[in-house]
Amino acid sequence: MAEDVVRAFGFLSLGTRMKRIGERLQADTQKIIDEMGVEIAASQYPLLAAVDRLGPLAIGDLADAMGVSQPGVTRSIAQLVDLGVLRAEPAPDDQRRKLVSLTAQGQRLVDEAKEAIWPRIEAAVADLCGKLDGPLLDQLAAIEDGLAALPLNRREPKP
Amino acid sequence: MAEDVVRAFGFLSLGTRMKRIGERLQADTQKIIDEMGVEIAASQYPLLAAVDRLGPLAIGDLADAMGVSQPGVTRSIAQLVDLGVLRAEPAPDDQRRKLVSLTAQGQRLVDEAKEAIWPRIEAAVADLCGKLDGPLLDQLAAIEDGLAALPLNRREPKP
DNA sequence: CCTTGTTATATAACGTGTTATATAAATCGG
DNA sequence: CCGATTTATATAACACGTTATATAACAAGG
Repeated sequence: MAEDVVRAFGFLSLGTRMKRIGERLQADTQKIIDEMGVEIAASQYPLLAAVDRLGPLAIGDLADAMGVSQPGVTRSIAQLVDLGVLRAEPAPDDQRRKLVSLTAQGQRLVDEAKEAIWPRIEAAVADLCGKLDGPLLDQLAAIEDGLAALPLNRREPKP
Repeated sequence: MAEDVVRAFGFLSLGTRMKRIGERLQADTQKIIDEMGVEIAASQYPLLAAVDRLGPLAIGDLADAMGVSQPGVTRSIAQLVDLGVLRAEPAPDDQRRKLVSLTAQGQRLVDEAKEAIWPRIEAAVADLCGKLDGPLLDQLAAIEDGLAALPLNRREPKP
């Protein structure tokens, strides 16, 4: 088995490593969602959660709130509108802005997620890294080792 | 200014957040490299470093060492071969495997990076998060705040 | 009021990751 | 030693992020 060079290089490849860990967490989270029989991609939940939490708001504001670029949000919104969970209508006072809000179906989806899915995900992630402490690189190594030993979707909320 | 929902959701959106931080670190690292007048993309350095450290090795082994998929490595290798920094030749004993090694130009590039670029990057990242301790989410918040306050490429190795 | 500039969203082109599948070489069993 | 399976790489199609730029609506000055 080959040495993990990204880990070995420490701070030098921290960006690559954090991105990689983030992708693994997202992939495992997707598995949890799939197992629960929901049709929405894991990556879309933060957007739905943002709209739910911050109320109807424009695309640009949503981009700020999520820390991603405006074109990224525009594309995600378009997909979620196609799925029927979001609605985007021009603001009455400014036709340039498009106010994004949840449809009834979208609200139902978020309510279900709040009830059943998000607690499960949060518990699994907390199980993985809630007790961690110490230097960053050590914690990252613990997360990688933890995921390799037992993926997120196999970590039960109530063991 | 809108609330940062990805941060606010804590463990629930940890994957998204780590991916986002990784992307920012990579983008800042790219700026450092650009400022030093080098033509290679930041994302390619881990691959070059892996070949330099582990010696000539096959694409599949490289994928293992870097923790990414084989097709991803195959594509990166193709680009670096086009740039003239890597060479990929069939293994003498097994024509399926392609052994990847540094060209003279590639070796020169790596030697330069080791000398001038990597220490600079490592120092900047260490300046950002070398002293961190405590729970993971707190450290992530400190990294985000630190990057917002002073990007990696403005953090000098010798202050 | 009309030009000019600014702001909000949309679109295009690209980078880099993924999974699924095709192709070619090696290996194994009859 | 030939056909079937396995292994290594290549290719295709997609996801999701970026930057740069186009379009449309608003705002402000002459």
